[in-house]
Amino acid sequence: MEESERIQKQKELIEKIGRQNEKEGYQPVTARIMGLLTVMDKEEYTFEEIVQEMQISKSSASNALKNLEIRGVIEYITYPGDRKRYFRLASGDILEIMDEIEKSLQQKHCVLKQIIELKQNQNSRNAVFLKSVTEGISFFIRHLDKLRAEYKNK
Amino acid sequence: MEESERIQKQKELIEKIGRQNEKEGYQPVTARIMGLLTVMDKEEYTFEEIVQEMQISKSSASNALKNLEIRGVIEYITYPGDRKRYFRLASGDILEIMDEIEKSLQQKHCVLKQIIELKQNQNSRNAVFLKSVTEGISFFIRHLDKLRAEYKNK
DNA sequence: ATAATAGTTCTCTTAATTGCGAACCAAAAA
DNA sequence: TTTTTGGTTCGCAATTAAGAGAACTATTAT
Repeated sequence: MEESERIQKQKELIEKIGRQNEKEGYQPVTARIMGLLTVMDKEEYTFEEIVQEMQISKSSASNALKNLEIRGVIEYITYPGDRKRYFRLASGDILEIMDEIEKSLQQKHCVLKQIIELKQNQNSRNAVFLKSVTEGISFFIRHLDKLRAEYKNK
Repeated sequence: MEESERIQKQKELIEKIGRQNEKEGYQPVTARIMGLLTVMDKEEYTFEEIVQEMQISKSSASNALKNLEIRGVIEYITYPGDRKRYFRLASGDILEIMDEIEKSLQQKHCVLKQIIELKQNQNSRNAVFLKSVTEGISFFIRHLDKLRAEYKNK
C-alpha cells in the first residue's frame, strides 16, 4: 500500500470510529478526537495540534479533552521544560475493561430483580421471561470471574 | 407491601428504566414505553392504551412502537375478531442476547484490526496496546462459544 | 355508500445539544 | 512589569432532535 493511500484510509477510519463512538454517547468532536488519538501514527498531540488537525475552536478542544480525560479514555503527559500537554490514548488493560462489563451487568441484574419483585403474578409471561434473563446474567457473571483468572495466567 | 405502594414503585421503575435505556440510544418516549411493557402487571397494551397511559400523541406512539418492533424489543399480537394490536415485550432468549453481544464484539474486533493494519510502526505504544485489546477480545469470543454450550445443557 | 376505528405519515414548533468566539486567567518569558 | 503562551470559562448562535397536530389511509362496521 502506498503511503498516501494509507494516510487516506486512516482519516476515513477516524470518521468511522467517530460515528461509532457517537452511538456510545460521545459528542461528534469528542468522538473524532478519540479516533485521531487512536489511529494516527503520531500518538501524542498537543492541544494546539488537535485544534489544527480537527479544525475546531480552542473551546471545543478544551471541553472535549476534559471530557475524555474524566472518562479515562485519554491522558496527558508533560515533558520537563515544556509547558504544553501531550495528549494520548490511555492504555487501561483488558482486565479493567472486563470489570466495567461486569459492573454494567450487575446493574442490569439489579434492576431486573426489582422488576420481578414488584410483579403481582410471579408466573406471568414477563415475570417468567425476566427471571430467565436474570438467571442467564448470573450465570454469565459467575463465569466471567473464572474467565478473568484464566486470562490472567495465560 | 401495600398495593398502592407497589404500583407507585412500578411507575418509578418505568422512569428509571427509561433513563437507562436512553443511554443505550433510545429516545425518551420510546425508552419509557419499553419500561411500561416490562414492569407493569398488565403485559399487553393496545395502541390507544399506550397513548393514554404515557400521555403522548398518536404519532409519537406510532413511531416509538415501530422503532421498538424493528429492533426486536417488542412484538404485537392480534386476537381474532379484534382489529387492535396488542403490544408486549418480545421474549427473545438469552442465547440470542449472547449472539448480539458476540456480534458487537466481532465488530469492534474488526475495526481494531483495521487500525493496527494501518499503523506504520507495529511496535508503537498504541499499536502494542491495541493488539493486546484485540487479543483479549478474541480470547473472550472463543470462550463465549464454550459458555453458550455450557449454558445450553444446564 | 357512509361512518367509525386503528393507526400512519407529513409538517411544524419547541426544546436540547453542540460548538464557536471573545473574554478571561495563570504561569513563564522577556 | 509587561508580554506571551497555553489553555479555560461563559454566553450566544446554529444545528439537530423530539414530539405534537392535522391530514391522510386502510380496514371494518353500519
